[in-house]
Amino acid sequence: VATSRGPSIRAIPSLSFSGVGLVELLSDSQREMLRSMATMQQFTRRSVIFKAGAPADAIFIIAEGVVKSYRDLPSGRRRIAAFLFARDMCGLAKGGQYVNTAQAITPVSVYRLNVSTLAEAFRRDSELELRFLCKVVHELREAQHHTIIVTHRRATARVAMLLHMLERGAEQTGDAGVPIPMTRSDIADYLGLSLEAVVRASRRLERQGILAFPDRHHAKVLDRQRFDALIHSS
Amino acid sequence: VATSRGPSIRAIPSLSFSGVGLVELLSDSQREMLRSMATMQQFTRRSVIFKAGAPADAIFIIAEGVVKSYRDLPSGRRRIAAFLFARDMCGLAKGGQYVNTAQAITPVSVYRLNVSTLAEAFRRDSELELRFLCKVVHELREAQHHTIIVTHRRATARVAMLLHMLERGAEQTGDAGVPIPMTRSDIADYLGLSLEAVVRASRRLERQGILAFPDRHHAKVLDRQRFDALIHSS
DNA sequence: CGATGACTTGACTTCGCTCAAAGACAGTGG
DNA sequence: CCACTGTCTTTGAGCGAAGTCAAGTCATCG
Repeated sequence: VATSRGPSIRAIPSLSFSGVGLVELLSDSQREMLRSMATMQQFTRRSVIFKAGAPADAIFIIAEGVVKSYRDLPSGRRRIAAFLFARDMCGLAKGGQYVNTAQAITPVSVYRLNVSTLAEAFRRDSELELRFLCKVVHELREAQHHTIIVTHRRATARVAMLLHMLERGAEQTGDAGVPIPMTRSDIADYLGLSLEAVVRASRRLERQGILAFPDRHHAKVLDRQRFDALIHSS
Repeated sequence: VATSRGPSIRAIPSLSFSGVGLVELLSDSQREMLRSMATMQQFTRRSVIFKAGAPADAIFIIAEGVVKSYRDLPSGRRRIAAFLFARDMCGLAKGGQYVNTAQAITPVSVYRLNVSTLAEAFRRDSELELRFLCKVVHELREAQHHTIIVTHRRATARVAMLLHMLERGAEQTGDAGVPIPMTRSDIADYLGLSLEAVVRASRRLERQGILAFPDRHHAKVLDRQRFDALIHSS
């Protein structure tokens, strides 16, 4: 598979005027170089990749699996900042510490890159650095989009937007529809809703014939028109 | 003043273990170099610096003044992604187009940096590129924080958090308290509230003796204890 | 097959939104 | 200097949607 050639990161470039879709940012030789610098790690479902507050000595590139990046607030609430998939990066730091906790939702394998080694590589290859800059800019746009999603009042619209994200990120859509790897509770923490509100919104979308949930971990779009209307109703 | 030495950008570094506060990212020689590459521009209150969707041929570093970066949604609602101050950067792009509109809230002066010129400079000076990477990472953290703010249910807490941001960013606090350069409506668009909710929350904070609003564009913290409690109640 | 975690549903409360109207402020031109 | 005018702000009343609490049901795994 693609991962055998080394770490891969994907983003929509800020500048390139040709093609606005997701593209591979790294050249084959850059991936080869990064692979030689990286160590691979495996994580089982639910295991923590790094904890908020721990010394941030590495960044991670996901080779396989799904990860949630979250912060637990003093109130006991949990806010999920992002769901991360293969070819995404994680390990956002501030003053030498991770700001979020990263936890595996499915079995996960990652490339672990030591930050000082990476900084050294940037010094030698400014083109490589530009690719990472591009990826971070991409994540910044995603974070702004996340803010727009959670400021939407209607729970149905928020749920639809999440499913839209999953649909776009999915490698392939099976006959059962889009896979939903995370729990309803995770979705609630991501969308800034209560668990019950997520359930009720899902049911409403189903009742309205816009979506079907064949099982808890799959969703299928039945009425594309109204689905898109919800997403762009922001 | 500081601006006479050329553009300046400020951020909390991701990695440096010493000092977690905002620091100047650019060396004097880097600022000098950027100044030679940049053109200065002035904008009056309310004028648009760039429009969402326009070709993104430059990024901007704010020398003086306050800017709002926003997106108008199909519903007619406006979402402000960020308020930007002196030493902040703007000009986030996707596929060669600006994703947000930037508009001056006060009289503003900016350094305009052509992106291809800047990319060229990155190729020659990978250390400079690292500083910009650091700034973008900083903005990413800010965007995540913004998401946390807007997912808080209580309007009073959201307003308190905005005032906290203004307080931290303020150059100096006058005797009237923290300056609030933007309108209530801007605050509402940033916090994901209605204009009325912002007003009512402000009044409630005033009635509870936590804050005072000597005039519409200043706020003073009266009860620091309860103010901090609100902010960390997330 | 029992236990644990995930999900679903209902009843009630709360908070912010909408609509509507009035009050304060700043810049402009007489 | 002051009235004028549009913008910005404040306040009120009623409604609706999500939150909370509580009581289940489903499924997954030992």
